[in-house]
Amino acid sequence: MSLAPHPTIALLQSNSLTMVVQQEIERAILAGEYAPGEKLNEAALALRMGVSRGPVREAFRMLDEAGLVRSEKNRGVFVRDIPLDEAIEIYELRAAMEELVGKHLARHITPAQYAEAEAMVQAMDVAVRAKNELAFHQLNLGFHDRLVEMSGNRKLAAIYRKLVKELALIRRRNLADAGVLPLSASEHRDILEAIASGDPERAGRVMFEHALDGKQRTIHQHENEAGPPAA
Amino acid sequence: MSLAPHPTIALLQSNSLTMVVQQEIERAILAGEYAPGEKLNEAALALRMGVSRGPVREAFRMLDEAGLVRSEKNRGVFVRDIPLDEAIEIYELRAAMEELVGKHLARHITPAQYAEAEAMVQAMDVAVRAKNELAFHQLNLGFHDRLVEMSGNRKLAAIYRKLVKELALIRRRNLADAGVLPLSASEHRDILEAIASGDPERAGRVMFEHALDGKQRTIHQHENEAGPPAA
DNA sequence: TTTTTGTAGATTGTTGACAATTCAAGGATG
DNA sequence: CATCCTTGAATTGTCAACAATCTACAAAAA
Repeated sequence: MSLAPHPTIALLQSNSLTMVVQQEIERAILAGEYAPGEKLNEAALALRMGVSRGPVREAFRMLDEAGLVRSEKNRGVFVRDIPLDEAIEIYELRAAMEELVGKHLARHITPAQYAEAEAMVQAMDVAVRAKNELAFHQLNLGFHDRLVEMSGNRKLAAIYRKLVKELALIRRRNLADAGVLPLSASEHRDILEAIASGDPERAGRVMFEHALDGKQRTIHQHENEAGPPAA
Repeated sequence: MSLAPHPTIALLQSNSLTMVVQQEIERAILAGEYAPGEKLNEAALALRMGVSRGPVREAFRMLDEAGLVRSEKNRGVFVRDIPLDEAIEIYELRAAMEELVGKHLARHITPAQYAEAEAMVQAMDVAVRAKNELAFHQLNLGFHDRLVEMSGNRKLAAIYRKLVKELALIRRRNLADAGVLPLSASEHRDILEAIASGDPERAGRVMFEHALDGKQRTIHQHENEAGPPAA
């Protein structure tokens, strides 16, 4: 008998319907299939997924607590539309967390971990040269996620991922211009260098600054959207 | 017509039953009425609160996402019993957040805010002299919560509060010995001084170190619980 | 004795129905 | 013409019943 059950069985052991529904709705939201502010209809979702409204409601409560939707009594749940000031706060908090990660990695990264990170940066270089924005985006997320994971603090990693999910609600159109890709890629090499230097302050600073890039892009994007309408 | 509705009305406008149930269960857990690891019975809770199982289940999903309970399919939900290694991770993360807060306050605290913090420290001194541990504990929580709130980053404050709630699951017996009260109180004065000095590094360091006290207490407590059984 | 098997009771998972509320459209009223 | 009701459909909130699963205990087999 195997200690680790068959993967399919393990899947079915996770909290059946509610979990499946929760993950599916979350996926759809993060994929942009529902726009921020859009209303999610209980009955419609239940019908589409072939379940009753109970599990859908339970999934809603989870997504609410996770900050991906907001519910109003007797009115329904809506995909969260994160206001600019909150987005800025999230970006700054994420930057502080990445600074922490940088400090840690400068001291404690292992050769194997460093090699892994280096491989990811090289993969991003390939994506840049191929002008493949989507691939770069995915690799970029994976790179930072992995670095955070390497910090060894699982609670930090868990919260970091929650923040990234919330930011996904705004960041979708941020990287529309491929012009920033080479810059971002070179910054990743700077991060590796700073970590390799073993200087915690430097590694922390580099990661902090890099993390704030997204904040600046969001602010500029917001200005460009809010300004022109006067024309 | 008043812009801010009557508090009672505002309460009823929040997601009725599910919210009430969620808050009541959370209160009970944080108050220690349910021990970590203890099973929460759906039907029993529903009966005790005079509602059906639906709202209780929805509340369970919220508490699960918040990290206060854990659910096992077809087995029920249990008050989370946070393992030592995770507790340490939470303490370290909280410390990093408080360091961030200290850095910010050293630069940006207003005279009014400083006066408010000072008043809270003085209230704690009173509690120490009166050897009122419970009052000190409450004031201590309020002091740190307020400082975090003063950082201006609401997302940071929200996550900080979640971490504090999780820690409440372990910290309950931590401050059993009143001997540490005077020490803790003097550290609070150090924090104020460091903030007043306007030196971000110093203020951050002082708050960081102070925040790690709880971690050390938890580790020692764990050693004392795990060691003796051999006798 | 130890292990296995098989029930009976309790508990959770899921569903469909009913009650309460909101929303939009149409009509009455000034 | 604008504003205020009224009314009915659509949607959410809540509940109670049924189905599936687990748990504990007793009987049977090794």
